[in-house]
Amino acid sequence: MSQGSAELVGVFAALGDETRWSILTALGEGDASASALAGRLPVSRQAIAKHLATLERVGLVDRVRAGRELRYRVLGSQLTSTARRLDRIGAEWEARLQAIKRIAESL
Amino acid sequence: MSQGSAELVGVFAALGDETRWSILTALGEGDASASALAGRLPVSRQAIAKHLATLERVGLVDRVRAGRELRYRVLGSQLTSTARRLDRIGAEWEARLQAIKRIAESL
DNA sequence: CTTTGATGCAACCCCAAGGTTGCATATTGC
DNA sequence: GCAATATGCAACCTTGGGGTTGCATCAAAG
Repeated sequence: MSQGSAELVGVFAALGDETRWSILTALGEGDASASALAGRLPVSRQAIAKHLATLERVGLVDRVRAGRELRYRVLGSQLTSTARRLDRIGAEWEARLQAIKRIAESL
Repeated sequence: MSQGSAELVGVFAALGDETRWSILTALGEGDASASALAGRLPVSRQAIAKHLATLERVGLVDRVRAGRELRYRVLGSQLTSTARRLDRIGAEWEARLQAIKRIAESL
C-alpha cells in the first residue's frame, strides 16, 4: 500500500513550495481546472499546470475529465498517510532521545 | 507554541532532499559532528554543514558544543508536531471529499 | 464547419540550491 | 608554543526548478 522512502521524499519536496500550497488550498475549496486556478492565483496557467503535474506525480492530487476541461481534486488521503509515516519516524527518534536522556541522568 | 504556515512549508522543503534524509538517519544512530558525518556520507564536510544549517533553521536538528566539536542531534519532536499538523490538514480535505461523495450519491 | 475556450508542448530566462575547493580561524593535546 | 583536528567563511561552478511567452491542438457550442 504505502510507497518507498524515495516517494516519501518526493512528497515532501512537492509540499515544500508556497505556490503549490496555495494551489492545494484553492483546490480545497472545491475542485477546479488549471485555467480556473490561473484566474485566482497570481501565476500563469502553464506554471500551475506544471505544479499540478508534480502534485499528481506524488499522488497529492487527482485529475478527471469534465467536458473539455480537466478538473483537479485534492487527495487528503495521501496527506494523512504521509503524516502517519512522518509521525512514526519522529516517534522513534524521540524515543531514542528520551532513552539517552535517562541514561545521562542515571550517571 | 507551533509556528506559522510559512515555517511549515520550510520544514517540508528541508525534508524534500535525499541528502538531508541520509544525514538525519545517520544522526538517528547517534549524535555526530559535521566532520564525523562527512566521513560516513559521500559528500564534503562543507556540504553537510550547509545541510545541517538548514535543518537547524527549521528546528529539525539541535547543536551542542562538545570540546572542540559541534555535535548535532535530531529533534524528533519537530517531526511529530509537523506530522500532527499535516494529519489535521489531510483529514479536513478528506472530510470534504467524503461530504461531496455523499451529496453526489444522494442525487 | 467555424469559432471559442481549454489543454499540450517547447523554447527560453533567471535564480536559488546543492556541491566543490581553498584558506582562515579556533581549540585541544602534547 | 606547536602540531593537529574541527569549524567558519568565501568564491565559484552547475543544475534544476519556477516562471514566462508563443504557438499548436483539441473538443464543445453555435
